[in-house]
Amino acid sequence: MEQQQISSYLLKSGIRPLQKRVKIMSYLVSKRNHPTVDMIYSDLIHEINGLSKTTIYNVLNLFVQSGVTLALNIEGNEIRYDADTSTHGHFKCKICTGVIDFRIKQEDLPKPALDGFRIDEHHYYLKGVCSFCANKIEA
Amino acid sequence: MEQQQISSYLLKSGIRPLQKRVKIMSYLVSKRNHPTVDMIYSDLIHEINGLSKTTIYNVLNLFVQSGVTLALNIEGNEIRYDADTSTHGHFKCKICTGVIDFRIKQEDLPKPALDGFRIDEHHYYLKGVCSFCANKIEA
DNA sequence: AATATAATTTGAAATGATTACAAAAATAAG
DNA sequence: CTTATTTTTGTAATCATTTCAAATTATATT
Repeated sequence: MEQQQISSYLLKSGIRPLQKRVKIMSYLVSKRNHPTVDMIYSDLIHEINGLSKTTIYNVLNLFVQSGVTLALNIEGNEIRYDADTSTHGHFKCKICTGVIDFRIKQEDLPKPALDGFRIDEHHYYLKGVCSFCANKIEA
Repeated sequence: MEQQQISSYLLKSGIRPLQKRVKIMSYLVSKRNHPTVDMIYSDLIHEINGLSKTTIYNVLNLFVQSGVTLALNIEGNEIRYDADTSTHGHFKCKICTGVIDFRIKQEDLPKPALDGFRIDEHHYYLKGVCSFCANKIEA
């Protein structure tokens, strides 16, 4: 997706498409790597002169509040971010620490009987060992 | 469950049933409140003389590694613990911050096609507003 | 274009949860 | 009872995130 498309997407979502916001969203959309703030910082610091980590926190919090980004809490001490807000699950590998998406349909998720509850977010996480790391262990 | 039963349960799981371990497991099993370390600490400090927070971390990490307790990562900055290791989901209320269980059958969880992956843990979290808090907002 | 106003970014310090580590205490074994 | 091993403790370190005030940048108005 090009910067222009990102800009109009942000605008449509009620977010002023400032330069750094566009760059950060662009990073999330193109990399699709469920990054931590540190990962974003170390990748974008080369590209954006004088970028601050606080800015990344600010922008991501804005994105999450505006609903254009999901905050993933898979492992206790880190938040990962995902610009794909469609229904899908996440698998985290214990060995390589990578997070990958898997498709699930909204209607396939079990609907518990929670009368009178308002449900805003669904999170379905799996943890284990990915096929790549499993093969390495075998060998 | 009584201390005696807790002891033999821990023993069976390969954990020496030392006094503090039994008390902490007993707390988890009886309260079922998905506590943070702080919650456990402030509740048990009255009961166990000279209890240290580090001990709670130690014991809980042991419990998780031995598979008798689940570590829940629902919200980014806190880990909650659950001694119910059977398949079930969790709902966290944004307002009162409480976590409640809901029953789901293992076979109702969607099984993604992740060929060659070893899946160890399933986590299904919902977030929103519980019925109690929803009512208060209405009023 | 110049100025005023508002929004954003920065960086340093504060916070909060968790871990590391070495000394002290408790437990088990000889 | 003595020694070896395991567990607990408390302090300090670490790591992610937030707070906050000052500096910068963007927007609106003249």
